[in-house]
Amino acid sequence: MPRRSVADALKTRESIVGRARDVASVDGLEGVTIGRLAGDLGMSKAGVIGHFGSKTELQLAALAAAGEIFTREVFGPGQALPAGRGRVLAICDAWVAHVTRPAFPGGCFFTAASFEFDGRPGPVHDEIRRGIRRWRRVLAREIGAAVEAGELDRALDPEQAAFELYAVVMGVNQEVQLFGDRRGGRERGRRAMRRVLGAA
Amino acid sequence: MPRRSVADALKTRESIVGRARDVASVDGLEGVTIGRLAGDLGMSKAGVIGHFGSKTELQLAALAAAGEIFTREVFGPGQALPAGRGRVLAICDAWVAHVTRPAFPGGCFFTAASFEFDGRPGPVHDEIRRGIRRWRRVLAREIGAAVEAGELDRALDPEQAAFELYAVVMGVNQEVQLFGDRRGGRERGRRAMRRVLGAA
DNA sequence: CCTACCGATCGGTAGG
DNA sequence: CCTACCGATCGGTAGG
Repeated sequence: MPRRSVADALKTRESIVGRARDVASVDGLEGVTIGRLAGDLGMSKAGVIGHFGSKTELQLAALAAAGEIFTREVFGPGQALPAGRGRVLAICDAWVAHVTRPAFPGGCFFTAASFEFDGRPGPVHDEIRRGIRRWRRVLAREIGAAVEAGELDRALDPEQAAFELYAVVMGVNQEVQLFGDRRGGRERGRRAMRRVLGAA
Repeated sequence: MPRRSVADALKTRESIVGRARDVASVDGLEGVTIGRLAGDLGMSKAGVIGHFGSKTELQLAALAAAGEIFTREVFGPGQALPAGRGRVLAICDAWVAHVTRPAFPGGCFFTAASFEFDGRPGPVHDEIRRGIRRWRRVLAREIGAAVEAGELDRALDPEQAAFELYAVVMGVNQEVQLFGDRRGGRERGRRAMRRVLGAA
């Protein structure tokens, strides 16, 4: 019998990814250093990096983990509602709640990652870009469905509106993270989003 | 006679600050390492850091230099116009032009710095926060003046509008830097800003 | 999963 | 403004 089962190894791997995701949300994906994770988790550096092979692979794993949380928390709740205005507003509210929640110390993972990696080519950059583009498309599609259903102003351009909603979230993020104003961020964000959608 | 005059030393200092500002706009303020600047400028590390004493002081100098450029390029042009709607729109257009200009490889310095330092306490964080807050106040004041003059909708809340304009610029920055779409960013940005101001 | 190690780079200093 | 150096940390590897 091996000293560690496959299941144990997987659990260790998940604890590393979880910690990497949390560290990255505060200090950025470059703040995820192998030595720091090892110290935080009481492991050796070799034990940490052995699960991934390279720091880049570790960053990609943290990115994927953050993406799963985002999808579940922001996109998920609206799926209980039929496509249309109600679902779009549910997504917006869940999104603002996500970036203003008290237990999310570092703010929006993808927004921070976007600014951190926008000038650095490589697989992490590409994956961030892909994730954000995918989300913008989902948003535009949901907005388009609501317009089609006659539940949002027909003059609304879904892609422009998706762009503007994402911009608002970046503003909310700054309000929370830089200025420490969670309530102000939430209120300004919700107000701005409703104005974007013409749904005040 | 000293080998280097005071004027020469000042010129050297300015070349260091200029390079630091450019490096930071691409790779962030933490990308400004003493060794890298020394290599870029053909100097020794001691020669670089001697002008500032610490990396933090160098970062603050780069921040101040970026602030001067921002004020000149974004706030400056509008000052030729009387306070009011025209000046607000001039500021908005200059701002979008600033973050979408081809010769600004790293995008908006302050937006990137805001995300980079929002979780790191210290003098650099404080200075970024102060600079952004000041700009938000200037924006709100200009919008307020235009509302007072009856040139913008009286229902407009100047502080909310300033928040939203800043958010739009972050979106433009992402469009340019992450997606490489300068023209799309400019068009979406100008359109969004006019909608924020109710001045389509 | 560990110990022990590699070369490179970090911010910064001593001394000139 | 330089050379020469400091201790710390970086990502990563060898060998077990």
